Order: sequence, then C-alpha cells, then structure tokens
Amino acid sequence: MTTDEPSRGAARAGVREVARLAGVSSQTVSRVINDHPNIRPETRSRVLEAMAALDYRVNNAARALGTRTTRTLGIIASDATLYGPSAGIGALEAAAREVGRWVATAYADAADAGSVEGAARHLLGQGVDGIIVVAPHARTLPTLAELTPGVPLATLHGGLGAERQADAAALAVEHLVALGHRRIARLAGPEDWLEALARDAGASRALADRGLAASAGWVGDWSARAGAAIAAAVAVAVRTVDGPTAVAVANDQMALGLIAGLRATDVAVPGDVSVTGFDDNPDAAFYSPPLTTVRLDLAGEARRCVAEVLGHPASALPAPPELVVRESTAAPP
Amino acid sequence: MTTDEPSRGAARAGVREVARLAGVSSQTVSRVINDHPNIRPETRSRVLEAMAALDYRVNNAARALGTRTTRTLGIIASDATLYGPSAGIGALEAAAREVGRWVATAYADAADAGSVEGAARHLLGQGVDGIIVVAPHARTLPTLAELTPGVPLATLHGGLGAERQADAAALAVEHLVALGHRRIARLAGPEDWLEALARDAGASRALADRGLAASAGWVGDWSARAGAAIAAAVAVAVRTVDGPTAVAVANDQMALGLIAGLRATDVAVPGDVSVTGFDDNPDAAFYSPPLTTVRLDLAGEARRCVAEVLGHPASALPAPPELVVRESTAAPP
DNA sequence: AAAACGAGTGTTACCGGTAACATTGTTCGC
DNA sequence: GCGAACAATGTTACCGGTAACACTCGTTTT
Repeated sequence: MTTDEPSRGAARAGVREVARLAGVSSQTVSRVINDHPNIRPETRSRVLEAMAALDYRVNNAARALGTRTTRTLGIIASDATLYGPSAGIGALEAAAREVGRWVATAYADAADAGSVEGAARHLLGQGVDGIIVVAPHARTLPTLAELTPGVPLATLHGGLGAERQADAAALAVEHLVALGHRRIARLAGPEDWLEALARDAGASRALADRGLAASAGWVGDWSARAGAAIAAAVAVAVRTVDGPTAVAVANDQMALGLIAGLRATDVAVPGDVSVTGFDDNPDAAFYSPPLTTVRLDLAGEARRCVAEVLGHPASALPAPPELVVRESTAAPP
Repeated sequence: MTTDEPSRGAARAGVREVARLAGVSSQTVSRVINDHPNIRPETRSRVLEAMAALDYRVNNAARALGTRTTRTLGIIASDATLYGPSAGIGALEAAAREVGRWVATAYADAADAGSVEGAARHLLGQGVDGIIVVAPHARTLPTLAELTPGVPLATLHGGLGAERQADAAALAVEHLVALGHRRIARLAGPEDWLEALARDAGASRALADRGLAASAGWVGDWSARAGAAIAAAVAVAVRTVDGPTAVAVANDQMALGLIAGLRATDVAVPGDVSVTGFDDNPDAAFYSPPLTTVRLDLAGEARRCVAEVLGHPASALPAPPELVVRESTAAPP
C-alpha cells in the first residue's frame, strides 16, 4: 500500500502558477476559469494551455471561501428502499451536474421531524446553496423553511410538480373509467405527504370530472408491506355489492403488495378487481400480473426543480405524464 | 416570498467573534471545535457558551482550505433503479454521517468506463478525501485507481466485502441442497462486476463443497427485464432430462423477472423449479411466489467500507449474511 | 535549585481563489 | 481632436479556519 504519490513535492498547481506560466495575472486566470467576458481570445487560449499543461483544477474550498457560495445543492431524501425517491435522487444528481452543481445528499426518515431537521442541519453545515426535499412531508416543509432562512428550498414531486402528479393520477383513473369502471377506490400514500396528497387529489378530481363518487379510500406508507396489510379490507369491499371494481394505488410498490394480498384472499386481478400503480417502476412490468401504471418525466421534473432552487428562469416544462397499460386492468366483472 | 433574513447585516459569526465574546484567542476556539486536549474545562465551556450564543457554525470551506481535507467522501453509484446500489448508498451516507463525514454522490453507468471516469473527475473536483465505488465493475477499478492517485479508494460489495457476498450466495445454495436439489443452475450478474463474481463464486464453491457439478449458468444485467429475457432458455433447460431443478439468482430483481418469464412458459415456481434471490429487497416478500433470498448486513458493510477509505482500524465486522426462506423454494419435483 | 518538561494559551502567516478597485490603452461621438 | 465610454488586464486585500511556532506558568527531574 505504498502511496507513491506522483504529486508529492510538486504540490498541485494553483491560479498563481498557471498565471506565471501563461504570463498573465492570477486574476486573469480566474476570469478565464469563470468565463468572464472581455478576455482577448489569444490570452484565453494561452491561459487554457497553461492550465492543461499543469493539470490545473480549481480548489472548490478556496472558491467557496471567497464567493460564499459552494455550488452545492443539498438533497433531503427519504427512505432509500422506495423506488420513487431513489430514482428522484438519481435524476436530481444528473440535473445538478448538468448545470455545474454538486449535490450533497442526506437521508432522513421523512415522518420524523427531528430526523429531517438533523438532515437539514447537516446540509447547512456543509454550506449548501439550496435544499431540495424529495417527497416532502407536508408538516416538515414549514419547519424546514424556518430552519433555513436565506437558503432557497424546493421540492421534487411536491410544489410546482404537484399538478403533474395530479395529472398522472388522473390519467390512471381515466383509463379505468374508459374500461367501464364506475366504482373506483383509492389506496393513497400517507396523508401528510404532499406527494400523496397531490396524487390522491388528481384521482379524486378525475372521478369528479366524470361525475363519479369518490368513495372512501385506504392509506398506506408506500411500501409493499402496507399494500399487503390493506388487502384483506380491500377484498371485503370488493366482494360487497356496490363495492369497488378497481383500485387506483398511489405507487407501484403498494400495488405489488396489494395484489399479493388479494391473491391470498382469492380475489383475482384484474378478474375481480383492476389495479393501477404509479411510478412505472422498472419492475412493474414483471409483477404478476404486469402492472398498469403511470410515469412521470423524472429527468424533466428534476431539471425544473434544480432551476427553481437556483432561481433560474423556468426552462422547458417536463413532458406530460404517460399512462402505461399492462395487464392489471380490465373491464369490470 | 419575502426573504426576511434575520441574519441580514449581522453576518454569520466566525471564530474571531466567538473568541472575542469568550475572551480567548481564535486559536483556542478552533481547539475547542476540534476537541483538542489541553484545554481547561472552564475555558472550553466558556467557548461553548459563546458559540451557542452566537449560533456559531464552522465554515467548511475555510476549514477545507486550511487543512487540505474536506471531510467529504465521494460515492460513485450505478443505476439508481436497482435496489442493491440504492440501498447501499443510503447505508453509506448513514455510516459516513456517523463518523462526521459528508458524502457527495455521483451516478454513473458502471458499464461505461467513460461515464465512471467522468463521475470520478466530478468527485475529485469536489475535493473528496476518498472514493467509494458501489458495486464496481472489475475493469473500471484499476482505471479509477490510476485516475485518483493519493485518494483512497474502497468498494462496497466488492473488495473486503466479497467474502460475505460469497458466503451469502453459498447460503442460498446450501438451502437448495438441503431441500434435496442436486442440479442447481445459476443466473449471475454481469461477468465483469466484482459483486457478480463474488456471488457466483460463492454459489460455485457451495456446490463444489457438496460434491455437486456446477452446471453452466446464465448471465443478466441485474434487471428484472434481464431475468425475463433469460426465462425461455431456463424453461427449456428445466424441461430437459437432467436439467436443473433450481436456479440461484444473483439478485431479487432478476429473480422477479425470471419467475414472471417462467410463468409465461408454464413452468411453475417452486413446483417445477425452485428459485432463490439475493438482497432481500423489501418487495421480495410480495413477489409471487414470495421469494426465498439472502440478506447482507448492509449497515455493517457500509461502516466497514467507510472505515476502510478513512484508514481507520477495522471496527466490528458486519453481521454474517442471513437466509430468508419464503415460498419460491421447495423440494425438487 | 537549576534544568527540563508539559499544560494551557496566544501570534502570525497561510491555504487558493475572487471581489473590488485601479490602471492602461482604444474606440467613438460630436 | 478631445473627453467619455469601454475593453482588457493588473493590484490588493480578504474570505474563515488552522498549522506552526512562541510563550508563560506550574511541576518534575536530577
């Protein structure tokens, strides 16, 4: 394990070294690095050459110290075992990198205000320029805002993205209605998650738009386990006269659990009841039966979200959500 | 959105302010912050009070600039849609935070050397003190080592953790053997992933230990889709005389896809063939049938990994892997 | 009792960029 | 043809910690 460091002795070059080699001042080097206007093209290229020759790399700590901005975005994420948030984080990282920002991620139990607060403190300590909350809890958002004065806050799948969440949920319901379903139940996410609210609101709206009653729904914590736990109750409802003939579930994982639970009680999907998911988890095509679900333009949502915390003008809107029809939905029995 | 910043005007306090309020030098404040010995308890508490009173927070950029260390670990992650890596990242973040480090994550397509290199450069630019590669590609590891002289490198689920990966895979095979299976096939991960190698090696070893032939296996890219794609071939093999009666799959998601594909070709699991997974994905209990799989002590592995890059003495070893028996395995037909 | 030591603290300079301001030509309007 | 505006570059100081070293006392050591 001999750390034979090639740079030993020859400390990494800084702006001053580059400046000397290029025959300019260090400030000019800085200008080139930061793409300032008013640099003679020839000077610029001389500097660039020098940077390449010395394998120059900016020192972010120094830059951050001088500018009081770290070019880093903090992400507060919930449970890494849920598909939605995980995929969201990946998309955010890509979007941040696209605009030259770094990300620092802190995981927290979204349902526990203390944990979220700890994550926020952790990120603030890091000096992030903004914080993005993935799948935020309704209650924690105000707390966060209070905790982080001066640091812009945005939410993926919450704030501005909420309409599209609702639209996507509506898409699922419309699909069920088109198949002939008239009594459509909902299995929503935890009531106090903005994301859950948006999805459920979208489903309700679609029902109302079609003149259908929004029957009472169930609530789960996004996990497959929760879906399974609710299955017995769903089975009872389905077997009831005038019971639902379809369930719009707020994410794919709960749908998976629900279907598993229904199978255990001999309720056939989609024979006895149709089920839709939400997310288009890559696994959903291989559930049994393959799950009909809706998909958001995650990359687009992430870009919008990054632009928002950065205070950039809204770029192109994310693509509209898509319905992915598979085999968990059919005409009502 | 009136950003009524309470700290406007009253710029955030630094060590010097704290020092003045506590009646000591800034260096003493620094010593308190860093838990240096040789501080009179009374002095320490005076400083701590002053820090609290001023709501002092260290400026990491300044610290990094002075010490040439950022207390940040870089994580190079592959696909956010796979359960294993996602969960691994979450565990690493927690482990890093436990020892007062930050993490910076960069996602890369592990199969694309260029992409991994880009991620590494990104992290190096950030000035990370070490890099942890989640689920590394065998070939990219040397490249990375070359690219990052002086920056310690470790792998989650690769290097030192490999034995436990192998042990876990062996556990699955042993379970199948105990059920009476003698012809056990394998569906491995991509050949050049260290993790895939370790798991497959463990399975092979277990077979050899039992005096069983390691029949040829299949390979997939960890995704459910890959499992489904291979299903037809597996079905043919299973129906062959002397064909396998069980398949040990290298992760749960591929197992899911495989089972879905087998169902399509009327091969029953576990009736005609038993299937085991790897990871204990929280969804696996709700697959159809619920998946028998093995689980690693992810938090422990992450801690070990963080200690390794940090050059800390190895702490407690991760707990041994566990077998989780569910319904995808049964005695051979 | 002088010398050596260690605990506890202060001084100074430095890390590597960049903001702010100063300084040169150049070009342009009238 | 002269001052104004501007383009291109240099100077200087500063961001906020900490390393390195210096210094002052009590305690030991010999």
